[in-house]
Amino acid sequence: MVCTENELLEWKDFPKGLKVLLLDTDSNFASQMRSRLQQMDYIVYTFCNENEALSAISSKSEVFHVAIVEVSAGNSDGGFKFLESAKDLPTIMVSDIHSINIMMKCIALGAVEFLQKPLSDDKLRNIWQHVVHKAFHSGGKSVSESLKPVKESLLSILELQPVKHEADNENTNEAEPLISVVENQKASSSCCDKYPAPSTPQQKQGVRSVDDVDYQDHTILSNEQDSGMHEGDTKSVETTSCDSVAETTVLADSSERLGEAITKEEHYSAADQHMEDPIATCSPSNDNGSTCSADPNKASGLHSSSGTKANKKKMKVDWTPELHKKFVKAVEKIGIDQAIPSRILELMKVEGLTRHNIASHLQKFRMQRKQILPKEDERRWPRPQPRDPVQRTYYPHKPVMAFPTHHSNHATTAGQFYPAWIPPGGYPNGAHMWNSPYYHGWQPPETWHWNPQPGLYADVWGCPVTPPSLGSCTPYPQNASGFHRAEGMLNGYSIIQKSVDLHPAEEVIDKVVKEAINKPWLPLPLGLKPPSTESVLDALSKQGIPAVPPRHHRSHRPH
DNA sequence: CAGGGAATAT
DNA sequence: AATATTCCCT
Repeated sequence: MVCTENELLEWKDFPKGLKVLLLDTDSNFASQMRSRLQQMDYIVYTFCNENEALSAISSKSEVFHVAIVEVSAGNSDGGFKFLESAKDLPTIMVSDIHSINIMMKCIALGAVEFLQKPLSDDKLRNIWQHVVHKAFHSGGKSVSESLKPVKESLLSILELQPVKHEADNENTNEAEPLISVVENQKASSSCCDKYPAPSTPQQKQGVRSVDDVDYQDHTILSNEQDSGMHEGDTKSVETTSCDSVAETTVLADSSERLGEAITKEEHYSAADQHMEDPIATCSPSNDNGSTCSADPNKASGLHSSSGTKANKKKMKVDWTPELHKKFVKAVEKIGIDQAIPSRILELMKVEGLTRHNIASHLQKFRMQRKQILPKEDERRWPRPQPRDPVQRTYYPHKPVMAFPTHHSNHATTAGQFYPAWIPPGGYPNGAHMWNSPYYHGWQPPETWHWNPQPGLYADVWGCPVTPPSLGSCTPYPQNASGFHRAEGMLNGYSIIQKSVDLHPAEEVIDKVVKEAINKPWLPLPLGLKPPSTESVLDALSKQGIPAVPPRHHRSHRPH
């Protein structure tokens, strides 16, 4: 960065003294600009040669806050090179060329703005805004987020352009996290519409990132596009199709949709499409936007646009973390064993969602549970000697569900009790965790001890002592602790915290856990019952572990 | 027929 | 893998 947030905050008379790098091959125009900028109290450094400008910024001999680069018909390439190289410098492209292609290319390559000549004083005077923006937003992290909408709107514009009408729509229907819907692939255009839904590209990074890709070559003009697909395939969607209302936001996959849209005219779109990939690329692998998804936050947003209408076709519901949370909440309210689609639907109150959507989701949800819980139970009670047969019932009282009951103090967000359902978006890496909570991302055993909640230990304890190596099973049960942890981190709740010190027996527990881990073949005599500290200690003592083990040496189990 | 669920299809 | 659709049963 050229200018940090703090610097700006301390900068008095802010825009004054801002250092502007002016790159313009036209010396006349350059000098004119220079004087104008200087009158505005900017400090101007003029360059007529791109390379010079580049070396100036790379050498860091001077610090610039913002760059104004001219793109002319004759040297359009030049400016781009600069643009691509000066990633950290907010760069404003100026041109008298009225070409949307050029304009887009500039923006795609990272220009903060594209100004058409002639430049009014106002425009010029306001260039500082980009510096501020950059300074406050360059942090990096949120970039992807902010770009998304940008890109989206760009796409919308591109699509709509031909028509000229603005994309206002924005549905908006919901205030909350709604569902984002993705148009189904098959859908198509047949009937109405000409403009496919806009898309929501899922890109994750900043525009500048584009650099990696070499747009110069293909960028905009190339369209050709893939063509391969669509042609006839467009199958019309049944029913409704056209009308539709967009109640839910519709997100399209840029790729497909664009493709269709483009079909003929639009180079823009094509271009865009090309740009898209690189940018959006989430996974090296390729296409399929679905994979990328990711940001939980945005997910909810969905603004989308969609615009324009028309497509209601079948949309795919995107179960964002938020949406899933609602779902879980509803299920919890109803009771997992009595949860049925229609009721869940009611409780969720999410516009656009259908019973079918929920049924489908519910199916998946149940499957997850079935797969995970039983397995754990097996591990926990390898032999049929349950001290507490009553509690063996899998369903209704699975630990998962039971949790809230036993440890109401924690019971708060429903989601917390469904370990297997940590919303995908919650993971930074974007990995989907439908079923993998235990297999991946879980915390290493070493961290178990941090959990101060006595009650929570129950699961930890009860959980299979079998080490991961044994396979299949997940060594870490859906214990609330792990889950909470995850959730807590994700949502910022500090659910389980580090209040470790609260518990006197921490050491003991820690020790035992380690023991269990080291000796998986020795099942701990703990049932699932919500173990109280006493019971835990008691159990331990039966195993020969001193209630309050000396901290210096590890206890042994006589056996 | 409506709705739930599991099996399939995409 | 995640959703949507379809099929079958109550």
